Amino acid sequence: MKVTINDVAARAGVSIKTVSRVINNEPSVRPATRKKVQDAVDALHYQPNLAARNLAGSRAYTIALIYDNPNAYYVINMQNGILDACKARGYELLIHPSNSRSESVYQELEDLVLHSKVAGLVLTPPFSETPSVIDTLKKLNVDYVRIVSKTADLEDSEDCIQVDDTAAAFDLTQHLLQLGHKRIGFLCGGEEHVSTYGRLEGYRQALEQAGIPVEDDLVLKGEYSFDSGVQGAKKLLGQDNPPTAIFASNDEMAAGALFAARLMNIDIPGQLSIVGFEDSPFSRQTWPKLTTAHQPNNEIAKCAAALVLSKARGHTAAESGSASKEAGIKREFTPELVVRDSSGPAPAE
Amino acid sequence: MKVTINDVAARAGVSIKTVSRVINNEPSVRPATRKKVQDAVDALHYQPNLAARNLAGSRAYTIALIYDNPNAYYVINMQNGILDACKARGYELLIHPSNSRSESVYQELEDLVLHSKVAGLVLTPPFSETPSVIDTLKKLNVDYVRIVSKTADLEDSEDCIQVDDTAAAFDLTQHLLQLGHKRIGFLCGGEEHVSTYGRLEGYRQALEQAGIPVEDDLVLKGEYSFDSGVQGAKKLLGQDNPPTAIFASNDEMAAGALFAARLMNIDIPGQLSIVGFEDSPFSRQTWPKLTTAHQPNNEIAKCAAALVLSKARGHTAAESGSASKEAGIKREFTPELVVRDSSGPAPAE
DNA sequence: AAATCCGATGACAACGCTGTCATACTAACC
DNA sequence: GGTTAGTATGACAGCGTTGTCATCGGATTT
Repeated sequence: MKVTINDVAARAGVSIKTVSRVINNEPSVRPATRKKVQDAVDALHYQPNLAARNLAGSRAYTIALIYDNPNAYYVINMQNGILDACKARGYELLIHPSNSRSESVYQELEDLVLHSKVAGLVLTPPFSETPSVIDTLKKLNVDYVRIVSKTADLEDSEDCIQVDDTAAAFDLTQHLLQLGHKRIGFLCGGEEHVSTYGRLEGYRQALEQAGIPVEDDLVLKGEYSFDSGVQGAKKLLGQDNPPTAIFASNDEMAAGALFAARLMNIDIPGQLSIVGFEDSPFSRQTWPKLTTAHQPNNEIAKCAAALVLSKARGHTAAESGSASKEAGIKREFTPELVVRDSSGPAPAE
Repeated sequence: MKVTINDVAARAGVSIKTVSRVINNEPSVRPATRKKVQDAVDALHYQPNLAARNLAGSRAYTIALIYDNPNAYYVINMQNGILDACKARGYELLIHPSNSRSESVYQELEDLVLHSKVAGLVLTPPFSETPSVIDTLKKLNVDYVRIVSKTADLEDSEDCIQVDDTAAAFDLTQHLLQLGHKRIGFLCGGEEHVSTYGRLEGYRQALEQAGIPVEDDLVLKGEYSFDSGVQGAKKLLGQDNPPTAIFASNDEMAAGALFAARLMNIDIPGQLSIVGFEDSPFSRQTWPKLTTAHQPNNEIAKCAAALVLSKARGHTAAESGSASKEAGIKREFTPELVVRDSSGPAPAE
């Protein structure tokens, strides 16, 4: 029932070490031998014992996803993307929601790493953008991949996934501009997220290019939440000269803005256009459906996980090699504009 | 940096076995010794190595959550609940989304169990209600807790968490009845979920009690999804004599129904009342806010995890004991009616 | 006071694998 | 044909725990 490396070795007529070599894809095994072993593995449905591998190799076969995000869709997408990448390579995923405002993260990270529970980490904002967290990780000398907004600070040597919030926000804003909107309100996300600033910057650049000054009254602080969207929109729409369009920093906020507009009996998109950001499933379930920027979270996560795993593997093969000062791998994603029903021509004056 | 049991033993001046005894809460350790060890553990911030424990003890310190649910809020709530329970006891969680329609689950479950990756499993619908899955688990002789609809088949000896869908659906229907609705449409969830039948049963019972016949035309098959809600509501509302209220089997479907009503220019709750089920965060983000039944998924999951963990522990202490035919522990949850804005008095004829 | 028992503790093997190093083998060289 | 590089393989020692069993000492019994 329970197949171990010994069974495989016996069946293949080789030592367990050779079996180990084969399953770890190490060199120096004759093709014929490799095949014998592979056949035995297949026949017995052998799968290495994770715990034993961890213990013996001191490298883990598990990676962790660290996050602090109230957005269920976001998290699920990330998880599934990573899981995809893990499955392909026989790794497992430990999920690790944590509170970015509490100090406990450091302790938790140390625990994960020092007890060799994980071979690497995938970090999402805001952790991926918190210098003290990154420092801790560096000290612990563990592999990690940061998923960050493109504008975040990075060292050359770090691997990371960058999301170009600015470019996407630029497109979104330009879309509104092209519809004839001149007064566009902007609802900021949480200040602990770098994406908040990136998106704001895109908005600014688009206005600037159109020769429209950025009015402070139209840019409101907030958080990436539905409620914040409601509050922000109310405030914006209660002004003497309200905007004809609202750029909400994510879909949840946009849904909140929609809700507020509804409360105030404002027709969308007739009297007011609203755009979101992320293209979560939920942006297709509001009324009207949201115009937004599609952020491929699943892909992003898969890519991040693949990076972590390739690093983890690397240690065995290369390790000794170069002084680790090579440039890290960077991958960039730019969310794409998705036009739906919540944006329309600016109302006539 | 990396503290092992040896360090603790050295510091406490005892053997590693004694340290092991203390951290596993085994008897036969003098209080004085126990304290010495405990102090050393605290001083060194010792945490047992999971991999070593797994390997040596052949019992894992990880549990898995098995699910196949497109509802992100549901999944996240479950995860967080379980994580809470795990953290308190030093366990880790492996998440395991899977496809209930594919055959691969069996293989995956075997893998998880046979390689002692997990000490136990928490199953959510539809897996928790699929006989062949449960059989597999029994054969594998692994601890599991099923989260099921109360009407699902169970053996006495099984631990499980039951959700009384029927009672909650009854309450929800009665709420509509009391508002004067006589024609209430019912949108069923997926047929692979037992809860689908439980909820329908509650609806039936309430109508029956009110002396209103159940009309086949008003009960539509569907799935627990937004789109299914849209389709169902369209169909219902397109009838010659459309219902004045719609019972959607979950919040997502209800949101879909809301969307459909909106498309058809039907005022909610003026012309039509809609109720959902689950009270996901999302039910507060629709317009109008949904009347629904609050299902405490977080609590449910926490409870399920606690049960699994207590079983896992039990094996060490008791094991040899009784013939395992004791009655399993059952916990019951009944979702509670939450009245919001999507339900109102039936329109005058 | 000797015999008995039980609670407290430790020595040591085992868990299934990987890392290290030694050894056997093969091919290539002069 | 004998030597020299490799290249392929295996023996063996851990990795950090837990489980088993032996041992020690003090309390209880006779």
